[in-house]
Amino acid sequence: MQRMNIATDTRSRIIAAAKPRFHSRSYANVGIQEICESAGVQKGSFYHFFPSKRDLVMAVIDEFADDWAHGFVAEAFDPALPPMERIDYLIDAAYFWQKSIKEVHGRMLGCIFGNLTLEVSTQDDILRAKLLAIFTRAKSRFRVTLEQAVATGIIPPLDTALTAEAMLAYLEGVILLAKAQNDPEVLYRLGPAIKTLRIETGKV
Amino acid sequence: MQRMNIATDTRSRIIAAAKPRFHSRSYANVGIQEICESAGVQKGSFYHFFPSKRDLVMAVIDEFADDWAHGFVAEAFDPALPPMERIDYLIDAAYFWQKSIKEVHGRMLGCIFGNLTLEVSTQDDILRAKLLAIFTRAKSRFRVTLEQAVATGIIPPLDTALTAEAMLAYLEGVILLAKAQNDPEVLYRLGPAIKTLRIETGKV
DNA sequence: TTGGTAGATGACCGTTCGGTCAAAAAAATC
DNA sequence: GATTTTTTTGACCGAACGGTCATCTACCAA
Repeated sequence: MQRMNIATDTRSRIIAAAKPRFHSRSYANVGIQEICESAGVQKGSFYHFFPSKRDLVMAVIDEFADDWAHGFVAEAFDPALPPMERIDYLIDAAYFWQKSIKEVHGRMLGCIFGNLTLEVSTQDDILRAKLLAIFTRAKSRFRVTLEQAVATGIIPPLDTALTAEAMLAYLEGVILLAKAQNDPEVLYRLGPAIKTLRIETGKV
Repeated sequence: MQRMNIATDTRSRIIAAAKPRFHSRSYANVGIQEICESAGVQKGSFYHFFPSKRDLVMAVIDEFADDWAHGFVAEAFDPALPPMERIDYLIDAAYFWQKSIKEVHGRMLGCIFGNLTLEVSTQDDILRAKLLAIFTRAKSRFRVTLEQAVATGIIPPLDTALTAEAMLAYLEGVILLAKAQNDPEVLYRLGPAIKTLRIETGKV
């Protein structure tokens, strides 16, 4: 809203320090002290910007979501692409992203939204709601794509909402298995099968 | 091996106390102290049976794997059932299990193997290997089923190994999304679509 | 009867956890 | 220039963390 020049720079540095840590480890395993040291910030200063650790991770979730929305996802769900190619593109993007992370980091880190969901969603309903909102948005990206594919006759009619949800689930599951093997190639092998998923409409 | 009567009872009590806690929360969030109190065991006694927390969670993983192998999974992958019905059965079993957990516990806890995988597999390669072995066994259950389905002509030929892996991924992904929504009905809605997954053979 | 050993006890270790707070410094407002 | 607000500092809190250890108890076999 107001100043924004160097004032909130501290806040940004905290988030920047937290992002890779939450992504590569876990919520519980990353401490505020470590984040503060890495960001060159005092603990009292941290709590001036974030009421709690949960608020920090929520900000981190938002930033990751923005990164995706303006990066891979924006490219993948480009309306100029034929609908089904967008899904190919998304799988490709996920694969190359995880692969590059592994090359740099030595490990496949997977999807931070999936990671956090399985770690905290039984313990913190507010975080669960936050993560659910991310998934809901992702689902609607798939749904819109499927609707266009059906409308243009590229694929036979199906329940776009349910199939979209199934595709999102499959993507998360593939990333999970890839992480278990610490091998992004799993994404390459299994990813394309996402387009074979189908849930028919009108099962009364 | 030797006595086994009441001697190792302490060990069993520790595992019994740990199981629901690791399942319903997370690895990092469950402390040894809490487990000891719940099991009525002294800390020094704990470390007499388990060299470390990691060894405890490995024992817990083994017990969960045994529970599954002798429970739902044994029923689902009954050779007497037609191959594709086994998969239906498994999905059903997963649904009813999660549903009953939610009714008792108030929350969907999901799959402990998936939970632990996303939490610890970047931090502990030994645990990751342990979990990977569980997934590998599950995958081969699917593969054998698919092989029989193909052999008996119930379904058209496909790459059984890859499709099996895809199905396992899908199952884990569906459970993840269900946990994000704290709603086992997601399993009911999305589960059956697992049979639509197909990866063709011989993509050279 | 004497060791040996498996098991249980409970105090103790250093470290880290998330979070608080009063005071000082810096910046913005009047 | 005075005042108010934002930001920073660093010490501090109690609790919990995973893990250790010397000691004691029970039971076994020789």
